Amino acid sequence: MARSSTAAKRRAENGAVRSKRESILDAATRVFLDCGYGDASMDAVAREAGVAKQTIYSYFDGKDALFEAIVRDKCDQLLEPIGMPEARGNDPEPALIRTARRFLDVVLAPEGMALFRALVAECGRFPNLAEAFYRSGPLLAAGNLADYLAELDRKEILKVDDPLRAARLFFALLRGDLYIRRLLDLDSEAKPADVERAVADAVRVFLAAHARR
Amino acid sequence: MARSSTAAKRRAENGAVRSKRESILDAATRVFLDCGYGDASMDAVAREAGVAKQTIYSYFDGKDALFEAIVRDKCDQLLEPIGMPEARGNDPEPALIRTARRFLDVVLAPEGMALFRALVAECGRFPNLAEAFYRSGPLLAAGNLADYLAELDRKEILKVDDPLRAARLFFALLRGDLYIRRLLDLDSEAKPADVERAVADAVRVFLAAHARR
DNA sequence: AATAAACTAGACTGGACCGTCTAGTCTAAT
DNA sequence: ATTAGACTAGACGGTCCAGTCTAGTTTATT
Repeated sequence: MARSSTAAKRRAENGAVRSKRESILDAATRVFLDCGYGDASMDAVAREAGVAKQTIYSYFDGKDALFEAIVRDKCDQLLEPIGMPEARGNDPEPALIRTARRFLDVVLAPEGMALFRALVAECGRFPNLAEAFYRSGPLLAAGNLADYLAELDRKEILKVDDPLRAARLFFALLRGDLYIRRLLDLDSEAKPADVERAVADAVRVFLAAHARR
Repeated sequence: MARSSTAAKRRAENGAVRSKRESILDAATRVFLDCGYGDASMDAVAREAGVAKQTIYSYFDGKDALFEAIVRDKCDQLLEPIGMPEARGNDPEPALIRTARRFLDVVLAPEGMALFRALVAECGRFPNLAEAFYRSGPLLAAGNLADYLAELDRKEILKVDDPLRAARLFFALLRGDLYIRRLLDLDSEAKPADVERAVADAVRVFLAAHARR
């Protein structure tokens, strides 16, 4: 089993070849997220990757499959840091602020934005990709926060009747004006000060709405 | 001046010809919003409008200009109903509910969604369109609501330190899970019950955050 | 050294599509 | 009836691109 003459198995045990596959993925990510699916050309990906076009087709079934691969890749990679809020102590504010900041850092960053724009643009052509993104992004993040909010409610620190709905409202608060302007590419980057203000506003409103009293 | 031999002037005073221009715009709206800019073809627009392709080019300079025309049209048409909240009495809740409902009705409707998706997809190619949309949509709506909130603050009904920021947060609250799912086309239509719940949640949280006490 | 597989560079096919052009038809004003 | 301009149907040139194919080169294994 250690030795084998098939290309597929050798490819699997050969680091150099995998790095070729990865350089294709990297180049494709750049090209697709820069130009969008429609305006990205396979020739451009090949050029960018420093690889012959045929090589791309030996690793991926076609343009669709390559797009799917890079989107799923970036989903895992980008959305992973939006994890569980690490709660320390009884004051929920710092944990919420950290959660909000991590969320906006990912979502407003050029790569996160480009990914989301591509998904919105192509959700008709790739409905399964949109679904996968939703599950590993918004749904997961809201679920994690909901668990934390439920705990805060049990400890009678906050009043949260419906943790999942509350968590979704928290993230909704973060998709404010800054978010819309970035989505429409009216600002090329979000200023840290604006991000901090968005975080502070969202946390303030959220805590006011769920204060125990 | 009433009579004239130039085509342009006759076109202006001739209802039949204007209806031809409008049928082109209608068809183009359907095709562009269905397929997106890239996948929409001028032949498809011509077919849909029941018009020769050349006729389109006699009314519009090209594909770009036609797209711009239909986007600006739909912006004016869709965003107009998101006007000033008509306040009656001293209780802000009904006015906020009406404002929220009108906003979501427009934004979640198939046409509003398709327009926004097209803008997000093409904001790189048509930055001026994205800007125009932002001004006549989110910016205007937030400005109108901000005026109303400032008034509520003056009357000491609510506590609103920064009306514009508060208004933006209000609309942000409305762009919740429902909005994301519609944006990614995971739901083909928003159920009225879900819309009502989103409205109620947003208004409840907003009022809790700005209660006078 | 021999051999097989991976890879490269680039030509090529087939198709889509924008914008133009041609030739002919319809409409309405003179 | 004549004439000018609007319109139609469809062909056409030019461009771009996905995916395939060919011929030759590199790489690594035996």
